[in-house]
Amino acid sequence: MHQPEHLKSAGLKSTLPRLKVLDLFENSKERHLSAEDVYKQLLASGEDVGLATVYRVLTQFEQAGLLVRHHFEGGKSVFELNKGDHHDHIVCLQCGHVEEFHDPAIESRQQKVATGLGFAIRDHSLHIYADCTKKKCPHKR
Amino acid sequence: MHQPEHLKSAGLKSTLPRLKVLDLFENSKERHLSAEDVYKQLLASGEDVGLATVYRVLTQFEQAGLLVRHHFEGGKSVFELNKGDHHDHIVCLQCGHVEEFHDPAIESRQQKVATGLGFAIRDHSLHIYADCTKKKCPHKR
DNA sequence: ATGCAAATGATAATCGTTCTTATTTGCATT
DNA sequence: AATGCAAATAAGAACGATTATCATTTGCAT
Ligand SMILES: [Mn+2]
Ligand SMILES: [Mn+2]
Ligand SMILES: [Zn+2]
Ligand SMILES: [Zn+2]
Repeated sequence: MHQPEHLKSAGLKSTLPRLKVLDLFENSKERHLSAEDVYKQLLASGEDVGLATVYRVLTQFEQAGLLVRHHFEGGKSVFELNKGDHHDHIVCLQCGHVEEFHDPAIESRQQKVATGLGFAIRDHSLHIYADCTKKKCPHKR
Repeated sequence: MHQPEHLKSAGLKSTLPRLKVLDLFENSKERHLSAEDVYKQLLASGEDVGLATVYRVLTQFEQAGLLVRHHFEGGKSVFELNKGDHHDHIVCLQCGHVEEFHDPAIESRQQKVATGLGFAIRDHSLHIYADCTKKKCPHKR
């Protein structure tokens, strides 16, 4: 299991549900998880946390900077560990797999555009929805 | 009021609620409207349509290509008339005003990135959330 | 004017998420 | 190690946006 210090240093007291959730993100196969994903995976591995707690903990982790929240299509929020970097996402329409990318040219053009319109960027989201061109979509879920 | 032909040519039978909704989009001050916006504006102008009908009609118009749907932060869908072009959005965090822009450099970089990763783009969304830099945010709601 | 498939509107149901509250837990202090 | 208490949890109710149900109405071809 995870070390309590990780949470303490984030200003959160080290509780069992929080450690379990953090652990899941560190060890999960998928980087991007919804509240429901987290809840079900914890149940599946025998750990039982309340769904409300999962929602609360995810929001707290987001505020503490441990997780980043994304709003892909489909309505539900998905979270991932905050690696400190910024990246955008390309979502495979066949299997839902999420690929990450970072393009400095895109980022700097955004700055140009926003500045030109008299805005100071606070945040942005770029989501590309696409089909995998490989013969068989390699990202089976 | 609007001409029934606009709907007929879109493969939709010309009904009163549909004409009212289409009319609202053609004449509304705001380009980007949520279902609730449409419902309330219709009620306010004396026209009474059921909320369920508004939702149904918006989805039908989207499928018919008359409207485009966007998912900004805040959960609810917003719609705008399909001008045939593609553009991205910058949302003012103070007042919620939505500004549109199109940057060919950004668009072509997206293609490059997606192709490089083995994807064929079907759709994308780029939302910039920003503060207006003018002394007083000019977009009062 | 008639008939009927299609559309509407009132309401119930659903989904993701947040709120409420009684109970439990982490942890600092004895 | 036992105590006390603020903070966190779990269960379920409540919520807001959206969709489904279904009896009634309407567009429109005959
Ligand atoms: Mn990511
Ligand atoms: Mn627009
Ligand atoms: Zn980016
Ligand atoms: Zn674009």
